[in-house]
Amino acid sequence: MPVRNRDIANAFETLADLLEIGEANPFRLRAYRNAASTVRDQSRPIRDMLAAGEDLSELPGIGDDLAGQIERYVETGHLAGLDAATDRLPAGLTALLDINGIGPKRAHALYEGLGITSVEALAKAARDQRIRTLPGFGEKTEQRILYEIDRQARHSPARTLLADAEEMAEPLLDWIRQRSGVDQAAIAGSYRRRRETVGDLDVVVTAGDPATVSRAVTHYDDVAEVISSGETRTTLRLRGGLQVDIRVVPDGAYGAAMHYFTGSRDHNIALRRRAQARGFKLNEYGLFKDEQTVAGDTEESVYKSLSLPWIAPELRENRGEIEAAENDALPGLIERQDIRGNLHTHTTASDGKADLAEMAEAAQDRGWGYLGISDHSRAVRVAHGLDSDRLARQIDEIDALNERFDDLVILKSCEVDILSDGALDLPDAILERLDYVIGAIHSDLALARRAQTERLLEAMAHPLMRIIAHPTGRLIGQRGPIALDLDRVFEAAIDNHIALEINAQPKRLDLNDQDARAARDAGVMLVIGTDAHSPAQLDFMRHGVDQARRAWLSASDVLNTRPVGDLRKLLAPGRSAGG
DNA sequence: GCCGTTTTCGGCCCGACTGTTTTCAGTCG
Repeated sequence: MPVRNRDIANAFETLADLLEIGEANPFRLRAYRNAASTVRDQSRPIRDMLAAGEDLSELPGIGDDLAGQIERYVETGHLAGLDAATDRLPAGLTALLDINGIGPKRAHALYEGLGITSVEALAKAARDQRIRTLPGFGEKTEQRILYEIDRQARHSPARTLLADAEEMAEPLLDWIRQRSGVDQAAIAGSYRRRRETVGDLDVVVTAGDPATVSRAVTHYDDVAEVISSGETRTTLRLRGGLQVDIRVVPDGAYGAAMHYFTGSRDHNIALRRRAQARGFKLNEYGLFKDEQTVAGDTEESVYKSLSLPWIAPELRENRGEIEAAENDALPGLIERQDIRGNLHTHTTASDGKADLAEMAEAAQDRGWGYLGISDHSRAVRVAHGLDSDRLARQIDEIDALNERFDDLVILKSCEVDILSDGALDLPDAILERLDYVIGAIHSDLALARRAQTERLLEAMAHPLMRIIAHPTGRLIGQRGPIALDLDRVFEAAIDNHIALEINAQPKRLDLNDQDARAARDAGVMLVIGTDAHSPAQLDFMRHGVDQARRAWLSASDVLNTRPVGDLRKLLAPGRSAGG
């Protein structure tokens, strides 16, 4: 098994954890963690970069030493430092760090004092009341450990889909805004950065009397548990299991607090360093110079004082946005109102919940100029996929329906299955009657990388192919991506004038942010498709736009921001390469 | 172990809450 980027990142993170338990130089392990984060963030496999002769020490946070370590790891499958560390401390100790309330110091004490090397041994020691015998540990800590182990066993620590988190977050936010004494309230964190999943909710509140408001929020009726509650910070767990951190700051600190709690952590660290280099101190209360407040009431004021333009939350991942801001090279990000239509939807003809007319009216209600109907083809039997005859009838129905609309064009398409050998599931004779063809893989997801890539490239070579839907097939938290050589897929997309989809279903968001960004950088056109199976799902478009923004895309990078006339030209069959 | 708008050496982000303490360490975000 070739070494993947996440193998490298995981190895460095485990090494950092072990060194921290072993009380090594904290700055050295931070360097390992930074390197892990850099490796994890690379859109291309490190092994390919090495094969191409690239110098890893040019990556941020990776110097000559770590570059050498990574190279040897890719060659041998062993990280020498990790082997040495596990000789001194059992690797299982790192599992203790996953328990809330246990950090490196306590893990070390539990190991040294009681020989504990696993969560099971920890639970037994707690039940036997041995933990309270250790210095620095008391009865409450012992009980908390048992509670956290039990909670961890019952609830998977999985992150919550952004769309699911919204259903809990928005009512909570409305409720907080109605509390007396509350001035402003907003949700920050990965929710505001529009990550596809969130670990918890970070709510920023401003109030003249923070302490009163901070205590008041514990009375929200969806609260399952008050984890902590102080003068300015309250941590809750909602009944759905989602953790919520509520920070209450004085009015003038709103911008600084929003910036601080929006993160990401890496973006904040980079910005605080920038502040420090200019003689400032940056925290959640503001930007300070010698105790004097320089900025903080708005985010813009914070960035401006650091000689930067405001950076959109979706970009704040320390993936080059600060350098881009410095060089006045931030992208003009796509907005929801740039979207002029939707090219991937289903009707009752296959597995949708509404018929053609209902979907068309819903599209018109949303102000779109065009709607592409793309039901499944026959291979997807569970979805009642269309054969040639049924698709031919739908084409006639769409022609008739188009007479009824002045401001909306209904486009004829089909989400055609890409069979195992790369052939399409319907004959050319019927596909030629469509406005455009969408290809998608729904079967044989486990093919090896080379075979899967060849299969997709074969389908992309079909002259009628225009869009590849949900290219990697992943389902967030459920199923990983199919194995593909994306660089070759990008090349084929450019050569054959094919757009790659950002599927806007909250569970898919496929391509993901980093792959979509790499696609655009390679010159590929993207398209945001809702894959809607009902009128309500047309509103998933906003999730697709959010993901596109995280991918640094502008409106011009996205096919369905074009007016219908331009779109038809781009989708026209028989477009030749370079045309 | 990395890195440079003060530095090739000497720094490395910063504050809140809890529990076990008698003044603060550990953890978390």
